[in-house]
Amino acid sequence: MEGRKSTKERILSAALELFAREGYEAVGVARIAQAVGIKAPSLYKHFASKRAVFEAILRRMEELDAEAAAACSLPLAPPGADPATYARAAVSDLVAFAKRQFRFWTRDPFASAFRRMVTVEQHRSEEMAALYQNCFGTGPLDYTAGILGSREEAVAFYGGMFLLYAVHDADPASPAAAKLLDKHLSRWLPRHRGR
Amino acid sequence: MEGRKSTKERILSAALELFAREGYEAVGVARIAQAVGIKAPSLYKHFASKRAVFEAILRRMEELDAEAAAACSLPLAPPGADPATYARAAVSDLVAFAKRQFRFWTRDPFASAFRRMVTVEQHRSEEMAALYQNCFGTGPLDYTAGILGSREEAVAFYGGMFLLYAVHDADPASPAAAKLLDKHLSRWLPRHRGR
DNA sequence: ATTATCTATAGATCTATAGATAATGC
DNA sequence: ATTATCTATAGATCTATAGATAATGC
Repeated sequence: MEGRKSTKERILSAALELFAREGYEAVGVARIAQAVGIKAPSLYKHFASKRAVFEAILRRMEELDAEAAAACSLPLAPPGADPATYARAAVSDLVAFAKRQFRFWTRDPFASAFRRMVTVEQHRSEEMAALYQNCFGTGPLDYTAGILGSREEAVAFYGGMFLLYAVHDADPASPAAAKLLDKHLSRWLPRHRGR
Repeated sequence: MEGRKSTKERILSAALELFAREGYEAVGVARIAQAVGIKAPSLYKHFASKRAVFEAILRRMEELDAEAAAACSLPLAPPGADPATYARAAVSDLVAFAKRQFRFWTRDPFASAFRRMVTVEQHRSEEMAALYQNCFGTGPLDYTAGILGSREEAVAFYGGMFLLYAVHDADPASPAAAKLLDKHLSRWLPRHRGR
């Protein structure tokens, strides 16, 4: 009774992957249990209800995101820094940050499945709509607009990235989306000439 | 026994709106019937099964899209046209086409709900994944790349538009997304200077 | 006569619990 | 002694059908 991951962990992962594909309501606890290799009633020794599994996924993602943010996040301008110099540096940093974010939300198995789950659950409740926007919609758009100093610039910058999440999901094994993202982001690097 | 729309039409609209919010599997026929103002068994006089309602929605969207395409579509370069002149004209046409498409997929009630439904159903089957990509992912991206003559340019152009669908859905009554789209697309108009 | 609706319900499936059994930790 | 699993099953819900009743069209 111990693979590399505990049964509780395996329930979380299996449920998340199924919720991402089919949506929370469409997945029965029997399907989750089967994916883990147990019977449905055994699942209730680890979680009080199907809903509790969903909520544990949300809490787990919050933790994972906090870790990723601590390692990855882009600091704001230090008080007193030269604005012009900092703005140029900040855009280079933004490009690097965007690449890390894309990698995280496409390659980390939990984050990738979570992104797809929130995408398919976004219209089910106000809470999911807000989470979707904060993580993948107006959240990153506004953040990018703040650094680029222009909402229109941010639409082009983050819009391309947002589209490439969808392109990636059409064929997750292909590196095409990640390569296209690199080319897209290069347009905002200082060395880039013309359009 | 006739409002403005037939009961069959009202079942299609009600089902589509519910499927868009909650996903096909999560919606029971009793919910659809209730939205229409009939009891669940009466629905089976109009459709053979719940699945048949879904399939009628797909066929209806195909018809609506064919109509919209006939009225809206962007013709390809006429054989023998001057390439440079045509390319400039084509980009202006593309901007106007993009605005009409955005309007269609956000303001037409059937098209808007269909877009949200396909978004939440995209990972349920190969068929839905292909439909989603053709309508909103690689389909428009490749089409745009063909006209702009550059895949990277297309990522920025269509990416912004694709993101603004999501921004629109966060607050469908607000004109903010449509206004931001106009500004975004203006960057590709010939009169536009610099970046 | 046909069509649309209803109530009643069959049969499947889904969440969750009860209680038995096997495995693990002191 | 506690924990994780199982089988069996209660109770709710879901799709779909049967058969009765009311409304519509000839």
